[in-house]
Amino acid sequence: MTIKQVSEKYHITADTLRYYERVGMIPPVNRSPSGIRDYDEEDLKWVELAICMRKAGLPVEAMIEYVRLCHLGDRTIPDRLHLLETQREALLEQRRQIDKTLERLNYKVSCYEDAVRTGHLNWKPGCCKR
Amino acid sequence: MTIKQVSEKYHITADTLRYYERVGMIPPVNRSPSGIRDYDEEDLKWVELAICMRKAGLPVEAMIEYVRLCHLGDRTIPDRLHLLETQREALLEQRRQIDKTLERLNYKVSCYEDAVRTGHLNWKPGCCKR
DNA sequence: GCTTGACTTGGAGTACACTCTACCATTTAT
DNA sequence: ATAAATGGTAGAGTGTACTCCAAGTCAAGC
Repeated sequence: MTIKQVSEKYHITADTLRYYERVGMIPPVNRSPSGIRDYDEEDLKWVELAICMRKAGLPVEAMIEYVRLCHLGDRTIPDRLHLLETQREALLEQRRQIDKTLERLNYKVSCYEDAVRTGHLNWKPGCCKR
Repeated sequence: MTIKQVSEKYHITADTLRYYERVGMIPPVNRSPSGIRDYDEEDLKWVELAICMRKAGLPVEAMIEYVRLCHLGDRTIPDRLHLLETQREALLEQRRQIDKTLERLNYKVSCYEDAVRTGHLNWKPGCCKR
């Protein structure tokens, strides 16, 4: 699969795919004899993983480290487990924060919905009013 | 309340507080006659809101626009509602992505937990293996 | 055989959100 | 009264994650 096809499949630019490989966020991709990238199934799995992690906001650095540890073989399994658990904690924390903000946003939206009907904002008493 | 007290209260640097004010992410803060910031209740509410939004990953730009609209008075209420709904959608989408990634991470962690016990990785058949 | 479009690398540039520095004024503690 | 701490502004610098550009190579269609 060419870089163009991969970029279309995952809605990501070819530049970003090359960047991910260059920094080590995915292992080196298969090449044709003339040096042109030819992504195989394995490469695509890595690309998919990288995109998934990045979309959730996990740092590029973490993926680089994970790929590095995978390359070092089975003796790095405990380290990889630790890395994955750390990243999971970070995501859980991030989700807690998002939920807090969503609660706030929901409250504000409901106040503003009232306001567009009545013509003026009317924060319920004792609320934060912002 | 001085900038130092506010920074300690919210675990944020004084630099960041000045930055938020400078770019308009919070309205201008109360000042003493000599020009030193003296945050009142209202200012603190804005700071709190700004921190909440940023922690969830919402863009600074969105807060700036919200503050700008608030300053323009009640006729911007529909615009503010629209802005808040847009940001809420963004957060819901972000949470969906986090949940997807958490599922993946949970699966991987369980495989790695098995691996540290058995000494080798054993991906369940048909899974993504990355 | 030649044009056209896609691919390569290396390196520079950009966007975002801070973060730090220099330098001067003010406030607080001794 | 003075030293130390805190505050102020303007502007430069940083880290992260891309994103773009130049200059050259490669592959497919006419």
